Formats: sequence, C-alpha cells, structure tokens
Amino acid sequence: MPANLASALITKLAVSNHLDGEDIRAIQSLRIRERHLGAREIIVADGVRPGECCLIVEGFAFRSKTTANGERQVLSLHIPGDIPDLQSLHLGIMDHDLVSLSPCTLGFISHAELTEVTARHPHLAAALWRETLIDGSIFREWIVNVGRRAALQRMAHLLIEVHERLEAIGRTRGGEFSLPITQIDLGDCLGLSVVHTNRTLQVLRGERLVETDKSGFNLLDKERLKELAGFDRTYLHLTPSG
Amino acid sequence: MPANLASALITKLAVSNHLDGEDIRAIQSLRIRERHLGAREIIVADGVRPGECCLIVEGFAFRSKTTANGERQVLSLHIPGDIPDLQSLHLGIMDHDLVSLSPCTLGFISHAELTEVTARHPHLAAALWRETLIDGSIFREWIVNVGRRAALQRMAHLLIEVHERLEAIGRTRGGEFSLPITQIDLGDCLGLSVVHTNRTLQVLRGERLVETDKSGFNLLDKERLKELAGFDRTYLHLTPSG
DNA sequence: CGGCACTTTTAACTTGGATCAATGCGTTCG
DNA sequence: CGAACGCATTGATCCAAGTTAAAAGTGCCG
Repeated sequence: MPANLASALITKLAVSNHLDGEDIRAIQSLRIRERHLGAREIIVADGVRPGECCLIVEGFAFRSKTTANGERQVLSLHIPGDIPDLQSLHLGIMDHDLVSLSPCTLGFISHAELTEVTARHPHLAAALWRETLIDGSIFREWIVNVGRRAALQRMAHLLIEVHERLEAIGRTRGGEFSLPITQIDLGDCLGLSVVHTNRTLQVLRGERLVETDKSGFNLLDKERLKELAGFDRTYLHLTPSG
Repeated sequence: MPANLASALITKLAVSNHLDGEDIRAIQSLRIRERHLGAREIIVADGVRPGECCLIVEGFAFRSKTTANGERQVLSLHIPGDIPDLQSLHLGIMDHDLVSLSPCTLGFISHAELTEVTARHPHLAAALWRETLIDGSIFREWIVNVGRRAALQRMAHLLIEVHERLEAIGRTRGGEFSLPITQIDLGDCLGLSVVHTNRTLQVLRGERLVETDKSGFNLLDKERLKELAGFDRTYLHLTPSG
C-alpha cells in the first residue's frame, strides 16, 4: 500500500496517542483506496449508510447540516489525518453531510477492514475511539462558540483552533496556514451571515491581528488573538496524556 | 451489587444497542458505588482527571462550560442511564463541568473496572463507544440549534429532543415529562438570555403547544412542535440499527 | 410568621447582527 | 473577447434578542 496515504493517519494519531511499532505496522497494512475530489463535492451524504470510512490525506473537508428551512450550519472542519466519518462505523446512518472544502486526496477504508483491525489491535482501537472523543470535545467548544461568544471573539476562536490543530501536524509556517475557505462557508461555521462575516474579518484585519488571502490565513499576533477569544487549548487534547 | 443501579444503564444501552445475556451479566457484575447529590452540585469539575465514571441512576445532570468572560453555556442534558463523563476514560482531563440539575442518585464506576470489563467484553465496549458517538451526534444538533435556529424553534427543538430521549427509556406520560430546570439554565442550554427565554416560553404556552410547571413540561401538540422546530429524530440514533 | 434569596415576569430601551440591495472583481467559459 | 457567475465589499435599514431595572411570586429557614 502507498505509505503516503497511511502516513497522514499515523502523523495525526501520534499527536494525541502513543503509537507503538505494532500499531504503526497495523495502520500501514490497511487496504486504503485512494480517490481524488475537487472542491465542494459531497463525500458522504446525510441519510446514507456508508460501507467505508474516509481518511483525509491531503486537503480540507467539513461536515454540515441543513435545517428544514434551508439554513446551513458547518459542524466541523477537517484536516489531513482526520477520519471525519469514523462514527459511521458504529452509528451506521449518516446524520449530516461530509463535503470537500478544497480539492482533496482521500483514502477510503472499508468498515470490514476497520472492524477487523481494531479487533486485533485494541490499542489502535482505543486511539481511534480517542479521536472520536476529541471530535466530541471540539463540538462542545463550537456550541460555546456559537452560543455565547460575540462575532469577533467567535471568529478569532475558530482561527486559533485551526492554527493549533494544523501546527500539531506540522502544517503551519509561523502564524500562516492554508485554509481555502470562502466567507460564505466561514459564516456557516460561525452561525453568521456573509455580510457580517466580512465585516468581522475586516475588524481583525484592521487591528493587524489577521491577514487573509484566498488560500489561507496569517495570524499576526496569536497571543492577542487568544486573549481576545478567551482561548484555552485543553479541549483539543493535543497530547497523549491530556 | 444493587440491581437498580445497573438496571438504569441496561435500560438506556438497550435503546440503541443489542445487548445479549452475557453483556447484561457483565453490567450487573460491575462494582458501582452509590452516591446521592442535591441539585446544582458539581459532580466533576473542569480541569480534573477523574478516576471513575458517573452513571446517572435517577435524576438529571448537565455538562457546561464557562467562557473567559464568565458566560455559561450548557452543552448537554443527561437522563437516567447516561454516563456523561464516559469520555474521561480515554481523554483523561475534563474540559468542562458535570453538574447535577436535580437531586440525583449516581453510580460511580472506576476507570480500572471499566477498562477491564470492556477488554473482556468487546461487544459491551462497542455499545459504550456507540453511546459516546450518539453524544457527539447530539452535540452536532445543538451546534445547529444555537447557530441557525431562531429562539422559538430552538426551544421547541430542545423540548422535543428531551421528550424523545425520555420516552425511549419509558419516562414520559404522553407529552408529559419531568425536567426540573430553571429558565436560567434553559437559557444557558439555548444561548439565550433569561428574559428572552421567558418570552419564548410564553409564546409556546400562548400557542397551546407547551405547558410548564416547576417540575417539568407537557408537550400539548408534539406534531405541531416538530413541524415548528423542523425536528428530524435521525440524530438521536434511537434504534440499534440506526 | 416574617424576611431573605432566588426565580419568574413585565416593561422600556438598546444593539449586534440580519437583511436587502448594489457594486466591484477575478475566473471561467462559450 | 465579452458574458456570466461566484465571491467580496459597501451602505442603508430593520429587527430579534440583549440589557437594565423593577415588581411580583415562591419557597425556605430561623
């Protein structure tokens, strides 16, 4: 199997888990089907019962839900090494959409294969369980974000979160990181209208806290952003012990 | 061990999982330490590393987070049979508070005991994993709720959710259910101020959709409420297959 | 019984963010 | 190349929900 597909997963899991040689060999032996997608394609749709899980090897994806009256809310952003639909292994039916944000390289792993490898490697199973729990922890912080923070704090919090997560897998250069997201989608992450998303970004730019271009962000003063957002990284569980 | 402690867990797990005789015996053999708490007591605090998990046997609890500038957001409501801090088994450090909403009977199970029983009973381990995944699914719906629904829809959605969950464990009488929550805490669930929470409840009462007293709610027209809220129960995963 | 503490309710006023509408701008594509 | 589309930006207006303050209700405890 191509080492590069599995290595995204290994790098990501190693952020929050102790992996031993056996775990790594087990991951490397997984049969992973490679697939390439353009931006804004539905990877797995709400309501379906997938037979495989999707590993993000390169690029970005998001999960989202659309309400009865057509409003969309983004639930999470996903980076290389994430398996955003890992829950489908045990929940069966998808209760939301999984969509590519940018052009992506994806690796699909069948449920059967995952079930078998986790049965044989309880330690790896625990690492995957832990990943879904960290997912849950990030969901909780997003509830706080949309529920109790004002637009400016909310935006700052999200940008710091993504920076921290990308930094942990070695995909930042100082405050810079790639995230080719439109203001429309950013607004849907934050529960804001596009217009207000734009105005909020302008305040962050005006304060010399953030620079943006269409491919990503540059956090110019992360300390001040953290203070503004009231950011506490505990919820990201970025060490194997926490 | 007292059968009544374990039976809350068995009833709850059976809602979303197939349990066989062996699973049930394994649950019944758990050493569960009983404890009684009054209302509004912190069960597990943000930042600590618990050595045990907390099963709700009787009563209600909630998880919450407080932002840097003192605003509180409730993250989830928990009912008998829930283990709201099951994630502490794998995440170690608590990233939020767990608090009793009403006077509660709780059952504490040590991490060591849980680790051992899940190692010996993979099927039970899967059931518990599934419970944490359903938790995650509910978190996602709460993100949508606070991010994209107006106050009235938001309130209706929450009340239906709690009703559905309580109905699944046999704790409703028609549209009625016990949930002794103040409007302050209800507002913190919904990301609303107390004043607006009160106004919103009054609209639901005025429309003859909901009756309230201090111990609970009565949903007078659940169909109309569901339509108002745009409620789709898929996310609750209330059957072992979905 | 009477007073303190907390919750619910009402009213008046303010505001953050939504909505509506238009313009500019960069890409893609016929 | 020019049209068309999607995204970013700006300005004007509106409104849902927040804030503040105070009154009214509900225990609970001494």
